[in-house]
Amino acid sequence: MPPHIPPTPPESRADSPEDGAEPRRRGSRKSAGGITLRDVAQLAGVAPITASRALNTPSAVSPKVLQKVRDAVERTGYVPNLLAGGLASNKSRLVAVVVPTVIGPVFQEIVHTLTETLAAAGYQVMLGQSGYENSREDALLEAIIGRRPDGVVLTGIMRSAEARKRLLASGIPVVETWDLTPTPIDMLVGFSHENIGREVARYLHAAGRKVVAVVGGRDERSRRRMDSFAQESAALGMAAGADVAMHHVTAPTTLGQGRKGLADLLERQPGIDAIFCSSDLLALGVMIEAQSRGIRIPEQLAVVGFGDLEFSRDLQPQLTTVRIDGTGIGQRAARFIIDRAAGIEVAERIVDVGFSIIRRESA
Amino acid sequence: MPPHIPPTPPESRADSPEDGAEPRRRGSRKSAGGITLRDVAQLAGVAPITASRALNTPSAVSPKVLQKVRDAVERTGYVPNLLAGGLASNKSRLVAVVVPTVIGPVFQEIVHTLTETLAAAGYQVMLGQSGYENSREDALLEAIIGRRPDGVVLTGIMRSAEARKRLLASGIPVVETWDLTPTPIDMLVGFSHENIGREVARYLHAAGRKVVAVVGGRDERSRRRMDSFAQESAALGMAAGADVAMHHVTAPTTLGQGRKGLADLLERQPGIDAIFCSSDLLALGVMIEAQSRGIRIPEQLAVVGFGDLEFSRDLQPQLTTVRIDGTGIGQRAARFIIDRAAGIEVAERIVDVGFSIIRRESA
DNA sequence: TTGAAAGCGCTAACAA
DNA sequence: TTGTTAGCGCTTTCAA
Repeated sequence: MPPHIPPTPPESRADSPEDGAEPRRRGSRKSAGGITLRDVAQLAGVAPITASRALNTPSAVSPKVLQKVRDAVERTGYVPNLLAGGLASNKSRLVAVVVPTVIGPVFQEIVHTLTETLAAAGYQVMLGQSGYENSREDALLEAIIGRRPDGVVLTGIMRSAEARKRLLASGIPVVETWDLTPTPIDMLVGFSHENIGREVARYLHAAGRKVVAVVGGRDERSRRRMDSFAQESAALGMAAGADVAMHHVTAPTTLGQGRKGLADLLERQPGIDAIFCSSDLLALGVMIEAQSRGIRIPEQLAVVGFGDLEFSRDLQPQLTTVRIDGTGIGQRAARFIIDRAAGIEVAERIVDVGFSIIRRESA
Repeated sequence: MPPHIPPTPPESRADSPEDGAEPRRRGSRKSAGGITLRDVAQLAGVAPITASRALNTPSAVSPKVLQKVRDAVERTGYVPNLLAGGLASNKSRLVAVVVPTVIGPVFQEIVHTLTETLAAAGYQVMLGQSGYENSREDALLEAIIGRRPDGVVLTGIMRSAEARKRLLASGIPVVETWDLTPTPIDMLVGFSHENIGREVARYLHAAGRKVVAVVGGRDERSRRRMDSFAQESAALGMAAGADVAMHHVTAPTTLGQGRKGLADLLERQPGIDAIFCSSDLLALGVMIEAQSRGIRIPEQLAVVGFGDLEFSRDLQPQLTTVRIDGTGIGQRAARFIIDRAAGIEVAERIVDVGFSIIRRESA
């Protein structure tokens, strides 16, 4: 249905469908029929650019004009076409957010925060899923670059060097998150997976644990946590340190895998008294399996998770886990992009948000 | 940094920054500096429109031209500007997906499926969060309509009638999901919350339960499930049917609320032998609380969840719950929008995907 | 099958 | 403070 502008004769629209009298010029074409800035300007009795200023930089326009334009917008129900605006201004106000998958609790907090924070600043989030396995990363990249976003937030990995190079070449501001790499593409908000593994090992050692093991996802970051955990465990002289069972499950991790993980582990290495899991869901699985076998936590078995999911504090026993401040990461990342768009260059492009071990009952 | 086109003299670019000799015409402006279709066309020795056809409708050009254009794309690393394309063609290949929040497991599956399915068809997902509480729905709507998406998928609620009206007026295809309303804005893929409440009551009645209660979120849909559960319970003569404890927690629901819910319930109504929870997370909380009180499930207390989260089958005991096919909903919704964009009109705009009660150990 | 012209709806640049 | 002009990069329309 065509839009309805209350009391204004659309007589002077150059290509208004009404003037079928004149022969159509070669190459001319009809508009989609929506209300445009031009309609608003006409109704307000100003030039289009003035209407544009009234909407985008109200301070640059007289109060009188501002009022007239706002009235016209109100009456017509005009909604600016951001595609056109983006094309003309070379600012899309769109930010691409890439996660391996939106399923699973891991990246929820960051996606939520980014969407909310950016929306408050007038940006929209375009969601991309890279998948954990090798997939068409190049197709995703093409789709992203094609939209000319004002920023890209990468959570999880951009695997191919080719993809990283193209992203860099595109000139789009990039924020990598969830890791600390020495050579980021552009900006970085993350934390050290190695440090986490090390600190958890020390924590368990200080708690007097002797035989440690891990139940971990097989994605690269999980593996790095696990490797450094194993290394530090060995260095501290914890038994089977060099022999820590790497129990690789596919990402994203599940409770069921945690149950199975503990079962397998106990079969191979009955003396285990501490387990570091690569997610809280795995940890919950370990706890349930232990419970069903009559193994007492933490007396006989200490369990440490990763992620500090919202439910972890309410488990029985409460889960000791590693907390990552996803909200903080999201806010920093958003700030990076908003600042860059505003022409503000920050001195430090790498932020380490760290982590904390939340000490509860399970370890 | 300016883009680098290997061996092609950019002599004839109208506004090339190089020709600073001529005085700048009034109103002329510099391009963003990226590689455009025009550059590709020039390199391939064809007109821009021909290059455009080679990329969008390869069958409409000769194999020779196709090859030349593809070579040129390859050499330049050209990525089409979808903002410009969208403006010209009035097709944005963007779909807005609105959920109350991306936090919490409820809408993950549908967001995941939509993102993936639509990406495969060449569409990108723009994410919007409406929030559970009354919020700036109009601002969100403005942001959505401003992008001129080829479709909007609404999950959860569009509360204000004003918002619904504007969406309708915008002419954008709309798919509402997660509910069955008699008068959808446009298209609808959902299920009946009332039926779920009723069927769960019957299920528990058939299982010989006598005193039922609910632990439920306070969002509108949860309440509808709970209300019809209460009604049917009463009709079937289950004790306290008319007196079912409505235990309203704020959405999204949490495990902790489930624990507290059971605790409160037992205080008020000790004889309860069955509980219907409005989410699996609440159900898990109820189970943990029961466990910590030595209440045996299902012998003393039957528990039914909602959502069939991935972990529910691995709990101890396995959770009986209501399954909603989020993937199916996502696929149908995507299909609706893709078809509409292709001009295919479906006869039936309302799809009821139903639900199923997954019978496991807890009830 | 290819191309010339025009224009999608908006804003940058310049001028008054 | 307001307006004129041109053009963002692409695709539609029409013609050859």
